[in-house]
Amino acid sequence: MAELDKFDHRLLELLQENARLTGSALAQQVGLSSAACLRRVQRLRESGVIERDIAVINPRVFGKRMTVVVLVTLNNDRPDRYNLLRAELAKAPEVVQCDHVTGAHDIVLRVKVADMEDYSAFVDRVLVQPYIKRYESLAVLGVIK
Amino acid sequence: MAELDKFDHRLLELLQENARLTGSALAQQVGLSSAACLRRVQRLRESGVIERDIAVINPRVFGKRMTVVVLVTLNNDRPDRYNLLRAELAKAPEVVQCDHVTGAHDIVLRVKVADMEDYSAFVDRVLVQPYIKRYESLAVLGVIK
DNA sequence: AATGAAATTAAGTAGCT
DNA sequence: AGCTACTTAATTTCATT
Repeated sequence: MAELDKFDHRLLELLQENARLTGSALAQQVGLSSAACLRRVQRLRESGVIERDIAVINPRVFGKRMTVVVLVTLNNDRPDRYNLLRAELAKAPEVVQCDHVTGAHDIVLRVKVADMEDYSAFVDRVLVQPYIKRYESLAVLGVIK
Repeated sequence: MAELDKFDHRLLELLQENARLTGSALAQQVGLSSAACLRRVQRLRESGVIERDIAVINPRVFGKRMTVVVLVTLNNDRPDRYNLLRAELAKAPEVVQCDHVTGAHDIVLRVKVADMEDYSAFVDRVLVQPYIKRYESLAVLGVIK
């Protein structure tokens, strides 16, 4: 990954907020020509600095109105199952984020579901298994950021 | 928010993965003309179904190589401070996600920093305050999803 | 090696059936 | 909705630093 100068950093800052800014809009804000900006952005994409561009969809649209953070504790006597579980969690559509963490818990999930019934079905299908010792569900009351 | 048919749902699915798909690329995959797709996407943006488009930047670029999930417990004797804290957390650049949750903890943060020193500075600046009773830091060892 | 200006190509928008 | 014409943006070319 090549070195990034202040122009690249500014472009990334702007596109991180709004990926639909046009070349001339970028040009105004970074002080280069439209062509120069777009050339840089193209390089940033090709080199993987910009990993991808995504549309942020209002979560209610898919009826996923409920978010739950789940703290998962594993049975440390079955380390062989870890990769299998990883794959299962990554595959589950309800799981929008999944981190392996240090501390008393092993995995933190962010789960989006329609309602409690939906969440309950997710728990039964994915979380209730011998390799998972314990899980703690924290329902998200409000997204602060 | 108007009703969405299966075409809209398909468009949203596609754009959620890759917001740079062109009209004709969308047309191929949903089975409508390019113009029809783009008209629909335009409506989806205007109506707020698509909230915004963002570039996903490789986190190493800004030197933020470390992710920490923080479980925050508040002092319930100072409810007046809650809105102030919300604002502080939303403003802190290290905080990339912040949820108000049910259960033993009150807030779950997702924090991105360069290193432990950086994290320590964040803790001192933002988390060490009378209104926060306790916080538990879970360092992210690996992102599964 | 990278820029800006200009020309080319492609994409998005609007009007009409 | 589709088709077509129009408009705007992105890409490439090229001369310049």
